[in-house]
Amino acid sequence: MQESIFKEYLNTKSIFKKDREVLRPSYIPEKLLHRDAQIDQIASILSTALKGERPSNILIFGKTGTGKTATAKYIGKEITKATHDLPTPFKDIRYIYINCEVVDTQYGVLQNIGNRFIEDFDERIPPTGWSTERVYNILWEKIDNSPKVVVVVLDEIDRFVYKSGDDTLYHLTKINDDLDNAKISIIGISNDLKFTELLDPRVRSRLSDEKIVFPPYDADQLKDILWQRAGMAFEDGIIDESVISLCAAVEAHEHGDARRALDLLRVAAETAERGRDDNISEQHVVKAKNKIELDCVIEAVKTLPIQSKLVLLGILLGEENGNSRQTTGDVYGAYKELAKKSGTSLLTQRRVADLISEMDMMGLVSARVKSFGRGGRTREIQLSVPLMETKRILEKDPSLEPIKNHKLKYQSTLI
DNA sequence: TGTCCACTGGAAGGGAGGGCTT
DNA sequence: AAGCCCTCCCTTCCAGTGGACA
Repeated sequence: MQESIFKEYLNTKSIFKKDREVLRPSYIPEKLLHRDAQIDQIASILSTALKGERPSNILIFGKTGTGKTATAKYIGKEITKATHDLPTPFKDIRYIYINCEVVDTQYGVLQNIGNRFIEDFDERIPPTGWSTERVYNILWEKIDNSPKVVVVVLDEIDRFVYKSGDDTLYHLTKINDDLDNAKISIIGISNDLKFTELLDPRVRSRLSDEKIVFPPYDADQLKDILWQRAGMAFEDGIIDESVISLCAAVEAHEHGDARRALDLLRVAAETAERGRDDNISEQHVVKAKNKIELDCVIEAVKTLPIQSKLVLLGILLGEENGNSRQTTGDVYGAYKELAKKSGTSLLTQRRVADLISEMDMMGLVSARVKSFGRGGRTREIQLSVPLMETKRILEKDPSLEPIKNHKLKYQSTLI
């Protein structure tokens, strides 16, 4: 009988204890390190809910990986635990977490909240089709049918506001005026302090009753966090302090981002495991760092829509032609050539300029607005990802088959 | 100092697509 | 089937702009 192709991997000793999930950023540990002050602050604000009163709305600010989401989820767990011991009239506290990166439309947010109060599957609000007003009315009716306090956490609320405006927030912050039994309070989480400028002044003042800032972790704090998780994830002696320190130092230096530090540690461990090494070394961390960076690029490029891929390929071929600083006009010229040859519909320059901005935001290209005096004002665009690897990924897309190995005829006006 | 270039970036609106209601 | 509603992707239009140049 043929041996399983997985056999040799099944027999190797794992450097992980049974559960490697503890190294995922989504894992919420029993104790969150270095966030006591913030947790206390939020808990003291939310404690009013346990008395059946409406807590103040809260806005939480902090860069990515500073523990905002983890803290919000942790608080959710704790508050649910606390309600078990409460007398009946105060028992009904609903803590609803919504990630606005996933649910980013007015309709979506209202539908999501509403469906938490509808048990019968057939009565649920459909993902599309109803007017927003109708969704709002159902939501309002279902929430208000018994006394309760509802805490709605809107994670990445800035994305939601940028994309869909502040109408929903206006309604949600105002809904308490219409409710007889229930009370709603909102916790907004954002990594962007500026988004409140977009809000209607009434919404802004209602929403930011309380503001809490999450500072980035420093190297020592990251080290503590990594040690905590490493202790849960690995057998003794697999990892030593210098490796943890390196992971912490690398990320503290760049962003103070715990999520990335944990990813780095996990990938380093997986690299060691795949290499059948008995422990995790500093070299594994270096390898992991490179792998994570490349994986991010590959994933981002692969999932780009076809038109963006053409624009990116245009920039890439322009650079291959020796034009390392291209203008929007250059890129559009190259794009037109590629779109025609590949048989794709042709977008306007205005739209292509937006696609370039999107790729700038994603970090695939860097685009700075620069004035060339009489030469006009435009963006200067450069590729920020490795040229050859990116080209290879783009060429794998079957719809770009007709322009594989294409040599650009378009010449920049500046050369 | 005013002109002028090549856009930028905001706004409005159209149309396709998905889905519900009557 | 016709009529709605919402979202997404895109076009069209246009005022605004930084800075080299005459």
